[in-house]
Amino acid sequence: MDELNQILTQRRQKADELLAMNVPLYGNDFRPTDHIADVLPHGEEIRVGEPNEDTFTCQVAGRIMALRKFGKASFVHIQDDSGRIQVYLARDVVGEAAYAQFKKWDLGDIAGFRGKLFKTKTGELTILADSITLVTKSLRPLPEKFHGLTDVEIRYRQRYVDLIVNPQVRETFKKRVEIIRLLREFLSNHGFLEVETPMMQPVPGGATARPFKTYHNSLAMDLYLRVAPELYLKRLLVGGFERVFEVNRNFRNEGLSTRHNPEFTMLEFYQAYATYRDMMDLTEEMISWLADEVCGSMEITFQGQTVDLAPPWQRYTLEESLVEIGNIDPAVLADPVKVMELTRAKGIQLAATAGPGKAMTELFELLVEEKLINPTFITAYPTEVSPLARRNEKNPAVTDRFELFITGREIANAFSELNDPVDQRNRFEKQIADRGDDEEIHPVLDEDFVRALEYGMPPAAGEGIGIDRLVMLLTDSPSIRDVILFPHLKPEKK
RNA sequence: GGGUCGUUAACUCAGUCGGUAGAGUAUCUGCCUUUUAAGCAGAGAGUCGCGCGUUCGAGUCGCGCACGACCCA
Repeated sequence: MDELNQILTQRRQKADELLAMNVPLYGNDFRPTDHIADVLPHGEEIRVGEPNEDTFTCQVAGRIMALRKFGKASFVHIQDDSGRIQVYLARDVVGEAAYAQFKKWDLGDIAGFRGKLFKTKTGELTILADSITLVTKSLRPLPEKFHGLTDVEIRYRQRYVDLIVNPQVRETFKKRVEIIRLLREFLSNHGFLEVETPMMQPVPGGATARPFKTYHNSLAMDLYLRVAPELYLKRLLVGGFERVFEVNRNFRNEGLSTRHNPEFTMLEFYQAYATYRDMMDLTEEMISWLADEVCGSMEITFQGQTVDLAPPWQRYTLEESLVEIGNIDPAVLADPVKVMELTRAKGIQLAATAGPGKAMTELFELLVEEKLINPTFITAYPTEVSPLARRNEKNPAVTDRFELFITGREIANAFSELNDPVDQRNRFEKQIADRGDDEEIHPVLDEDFVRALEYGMPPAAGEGIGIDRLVMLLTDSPSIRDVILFPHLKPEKK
């Protein structure tokens, strides 16, 4: 327990004094009949002055966010889930006993009020309280009223305090909920079925990432938290579901940054008899519609930059983007040896197993990615870096795949799915051979997935969208921690 | 993993050359029935992130550690 400092001690004393006055500290009898946001419209017709018999009476509950006590009257601002309103308490109206009780209330207490609306002489809509009820006593002080809470460590560790005092944080998370709801609505309206697949997987797959490992006691087996749902969703295509999606958590045992949290939310959707080109069209339609619904416009601002999400979006192959935006000589790109040389000349270190395809994606990350502010599809990724994607029929060195970039960040990754079980097995085996020295990634071939493909998976396209990054974009949030309610931090020291 | 910066009252922050720890808000007491960053008068409140060192003396200088932020890999 905390050492009780002066403020905490005083609050507990006041709580004891209220108990001595027979005031319950944590009663559950008060029933608000109105939300503050629903009360506010009733004020439009009210003129400055005292209420009369016909004036609207309301009953609200909320947390006391501002408190201005006079001798025999007080002003209070309360906040509920919907908004904030001022309440006026006069001793002559609520009575001596209630006012004496009120004097023991603090900033941060939750209280209920009943009364008629009126407007003060400064014109602020106010509830003239005729009945007051302490609902929940608060034993800890709220942060300072003017500067608020800015210490990011406390904001993330004690998000509940952040949510109480920073209204824009509440708005961000309401938007997040709305974004996910709208994505579900969009996909559902397009015939996609929402499914749930294992988060604990015996063989982690679907992405190149270090998994978290856990252990099942009864089964006496290792399990891994999924890094992607991909291989299970494709099993469902084999099973005959033609359009499926899942929006849920993935886990990657890697570093933390303003763009990476160990657990993050991913939307993946798969459509049979479609190609990555269909996915581009669908993505354009979905995200531009989403922005319009959530932000009221397809033109949004992110960290001072204007981003235009109105379709159609720019489309480049990876090589085109390196030439057009990265200013690389096309003759260099045509020669694998020169590509490798250029990459090393740029100071990029390549693994021994890396080929020109890997080199080109490294060059892209260095020279192009951050320049893609407006939405841009990059297509034709090398087969070398796309173990699950279908090869292009005309050029088997590249795949029918795209990544979507907005504000210099990867937002989506999609491809026409590989459904040739023999090719799939070969690519898995190559991938495992290349990574054999990295025990942490624990490469194991998912035999059951290959077996599923052997039954025959219809040609399909699939896509993953990082929901946290999408929410960052649409809420103008610079850090992923601003869009995750409880981001991971190192443990608080004792 | 590396670099830079930060950590002082519940919150937001000052703290000079190394010499008794400061302000505003919040809290407490008194006055105050239309305030809104209410006001006036007074008061209390600190393991200066943790540890070691240098020094007569460390919030301040040095080293190490913890946590956080930003940048880099």
